[in-house]
Amino acid sequence: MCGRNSLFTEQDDLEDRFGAEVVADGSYRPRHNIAPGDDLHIITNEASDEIARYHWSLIPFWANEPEGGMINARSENAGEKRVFERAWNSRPCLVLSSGLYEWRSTNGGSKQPFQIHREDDPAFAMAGLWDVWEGEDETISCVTILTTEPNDLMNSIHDRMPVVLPQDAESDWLAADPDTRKELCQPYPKGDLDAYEISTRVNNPGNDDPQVIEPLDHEQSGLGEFSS
DNA sequence: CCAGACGTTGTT
DNA sequence: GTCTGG
DNA sequence: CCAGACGTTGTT
DNA sequence: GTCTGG
Repeated sequence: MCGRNSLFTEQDDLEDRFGAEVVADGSYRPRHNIAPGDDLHIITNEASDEIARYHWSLIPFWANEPEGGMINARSENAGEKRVFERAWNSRPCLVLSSGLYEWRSTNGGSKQPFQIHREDDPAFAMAGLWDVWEGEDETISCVTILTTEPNDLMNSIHDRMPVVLPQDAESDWLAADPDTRKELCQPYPKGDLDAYEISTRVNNPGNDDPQVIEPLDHEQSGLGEFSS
């Protein structure tokens, strides 16, 4: 699945990469630790030239209270679920990322976090769904990230992964009909994703700084002390 | 008909 | 154990 | 996703 | 809003 994200690409590079501009109230700043409940930067099908901020946790438009919400949706059946029906049918979006985080469970119960990104790409896009919840005196623009089976790289880490779109499928994802979009929800089909181990510093969402993405150094961690 | 749910993930 | 907050 | 809280009463 | 369960 995908429960933590980052977006630290320089704004100019990000805008060039997606051919879109951060909207006036997008208040873009590099982020290294974006948790559910924070804002994600996305491009919607209704404004494919804009990068906007949406609350990460989809609240169905018909909900009475803006509580709970969905941080992920299974792409295999999202179109058949009531909570996602409207968003699936008409509200696809691109969720921008410089790198996502996944945790690998180990036998001892501890978890090893990984940073996953696309080689030679300043940012990539995950498939998402957006909607707008309107209350009496509150409006929440919100988003969820679609998940699927892991590809070969991710399989060693986790049993789910977000739908990562090949770059040439990004515009199709926004423009296609629901049946065609479902076909795009595949385990990432190319070999250019890379994963590396990072410190458990990422576990605490308060640690939102470049240190989070530094590769884990086994020598410094002491594991290499005995081999020399 | 009305009432009540509507979801994912991981873990036990 | 389970929910809320980040 | 993980981290951290999880409660009441009365008093300041 | 829309489906399922009673």
